Amino acid sequence: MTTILIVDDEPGVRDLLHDALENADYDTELASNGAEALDAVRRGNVDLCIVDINMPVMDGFEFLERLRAHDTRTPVLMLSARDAPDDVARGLRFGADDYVRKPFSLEEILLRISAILRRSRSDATDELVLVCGPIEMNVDRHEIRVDGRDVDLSATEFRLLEVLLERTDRLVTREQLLREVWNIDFDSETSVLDTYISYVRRKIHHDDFAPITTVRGVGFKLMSPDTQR
Amino acid sequence: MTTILIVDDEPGVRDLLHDALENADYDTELASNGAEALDAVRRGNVDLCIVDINMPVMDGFEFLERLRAHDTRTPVLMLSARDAPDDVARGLRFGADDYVRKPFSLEEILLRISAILRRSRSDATDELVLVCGPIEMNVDRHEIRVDGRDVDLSATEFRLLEVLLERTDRLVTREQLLREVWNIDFDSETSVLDTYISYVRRKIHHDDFAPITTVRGVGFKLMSPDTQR
DNA sequence: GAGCGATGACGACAATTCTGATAGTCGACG
DNA sequence: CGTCGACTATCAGAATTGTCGTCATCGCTC
Repeated sequence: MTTILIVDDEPGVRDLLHDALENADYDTELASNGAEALDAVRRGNVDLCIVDINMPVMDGFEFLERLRAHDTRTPVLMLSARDAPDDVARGLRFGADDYVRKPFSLEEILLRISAILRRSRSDATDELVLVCGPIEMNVDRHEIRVDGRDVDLSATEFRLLEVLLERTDRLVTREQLLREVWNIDFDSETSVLDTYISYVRRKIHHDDFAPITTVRGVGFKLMSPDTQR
Repeated sequence: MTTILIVDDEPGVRDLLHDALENADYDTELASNGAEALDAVRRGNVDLCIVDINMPVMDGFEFLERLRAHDTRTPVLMLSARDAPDDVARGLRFGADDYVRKPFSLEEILLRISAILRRSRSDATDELVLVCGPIEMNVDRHEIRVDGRDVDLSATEFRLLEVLLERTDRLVTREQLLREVWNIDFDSETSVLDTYISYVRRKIHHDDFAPITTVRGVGFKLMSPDTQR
């Protein structure tokens, strides 16, 4: 059985998470502040912590720092309020495993939890990363790097590239792409796909690396460098 | 058992619809042009026709016109290419029961089909219409009128008003609205709800009709004219 | 009833998504 | 090899969605 520790000072959020996680068949423990949370982890038997950054007295970062002083193993998922890239960076530097920005849905948080647990179970840090030449897509973290540089894709752009990456070097038809990215099942004259192909190319192509090739009349294909010639 | 006649000249679309409908437990008949389709309906046993407007020889309108000359009962769902408000008007005038604009998803077309069948089964033309004073929302057709005038709401605006209408004169909490419209399950400081309340008010309120009232600290309430005072 | 803190309304703006138009490119065919 | 038509790339712009900041308003306390 997997036990998840919920650390948040707001009772509403705590209860919601509690119910949701119990419903999803996790055991839960609750803590309303950092001190309680540290105690709970020390008592052992916690497989993952969900920690709100914004808490009075001991905030999420302080908790994380103190926890990591003794325990570098237990995974931690941070709940960050709003848009705070600094917070994110700071959290990851201190050893958080992932962060979720508010507002978020049940579905999203459950996905993140199972991704973290999957990683931590299979020992090391094997995240789901799709690679094609200089492109690395970390699906769990929703991050992309090309030649080691972070690239910013919108949700739709990301999804499109993800589908192409999953079928590297194989043809993906227009129909498949429309279905998997836009949930459009029927033929139509929409040009939204072409537009997004263009957006993605602009963001990841450069000089001698242009892996998204057109297969006229059929679809597109993401070519790995080996195949390119 | 319900039998649906699919009329489209493109084999691809035809097959997709065929598979989808069989999967959803409908019987299907296929026709690749208007003449075949008229034959099939005359043979009896067709409960609903799905007809593409764009067909060579006899197009969707011509088919509809000829069908309606003898048969005013069998419901017809038109597939319209792209944005053609004229087509829509023309189709409905000729006695189409609904139209779906390309591109569309399986889910959407199945929803439309069951809506039409529900209506046609329960005899008359009882569509799902939510009313509150001068507001009429036709959920099936995704149309709204206020004081008899069509009002244009975006998808999110529509959904928000729909949720309020479903609970007319009852309080709907911020949490319920965030969950049902945005699929956000957790507390947060987002102000997206307030922004959209503002958008909807701007579109449907006027002089002496301002039914969306604020319940401070809790949520909103759509008040019917009787209750307003 | 004045002051205050919390809450809501809404304008301004940024990002994203999608449409429609236009220009370019490919490949088939003569 | 040139032409034509179909298909694709890309741009500009509209619509939609969501964020942030500011100001107004509510209801409470003194």
